[in-house]
Amino acid sequence: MKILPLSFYQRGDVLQIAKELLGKIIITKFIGNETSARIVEVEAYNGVIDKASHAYGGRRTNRTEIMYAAGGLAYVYLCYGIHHLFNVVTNAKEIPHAILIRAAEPMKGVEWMLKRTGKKIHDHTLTKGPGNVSKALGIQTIHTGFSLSDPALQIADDGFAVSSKNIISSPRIGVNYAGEDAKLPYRFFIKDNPYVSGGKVK
DNA sequence: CGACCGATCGTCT
DNA sequence: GACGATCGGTCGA
Repeated sequence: MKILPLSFYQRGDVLQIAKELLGKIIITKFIGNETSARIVEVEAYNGVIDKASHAYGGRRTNRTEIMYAAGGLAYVYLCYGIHHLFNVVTNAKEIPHAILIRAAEPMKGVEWMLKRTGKKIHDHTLTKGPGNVSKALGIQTIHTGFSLSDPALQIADDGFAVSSKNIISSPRIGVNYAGEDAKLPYRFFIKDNPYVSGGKVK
């Protein structure tokens, strides 16, 4: 088990980093408990030229400021007033790339995940979809700006390898407002994994 | 099944 | 004052 160094996130190719994140493990240690889950689905947001990105056109606000920091930080924001969506900031300072973690497969601390989500049983919906991943792992907007070198929130490599033929790409979900950019194949997921979210947008 | 709808609030206009 | 990088429940076929 090896914690990914900040240099992993600070490289330039957000699509490459997104693919490499598949199979890695998110570990959270908040208020004394540990939960972890293997990433099975991600989406890349390609900075200022990507209409689907919060930083499109160099847009810069209090909320999105964190995206302009050097890679390796968490960017968590509230969606629809209810869901906390967990992103990883990548690339160098002033280049606002980010990767949204959309689904994961529970490993440690399933009891905690059930408690946090209010679910009774562990099934494939526990960490399916970005809102559920954050909820199960206890990640909230207050964790925005946390460094992924912080012991409380890290991503690790346990040697699990995903072969390229098991990585599927598709358009991103829920970004119809992005026009042509909504069609870009910036979503990546592990083939046949039951935790991968379906998506309800045509 | 699929379509629809309500929840709920920070952020930006 | 409008609107989301969503989810889960309900309703009807």
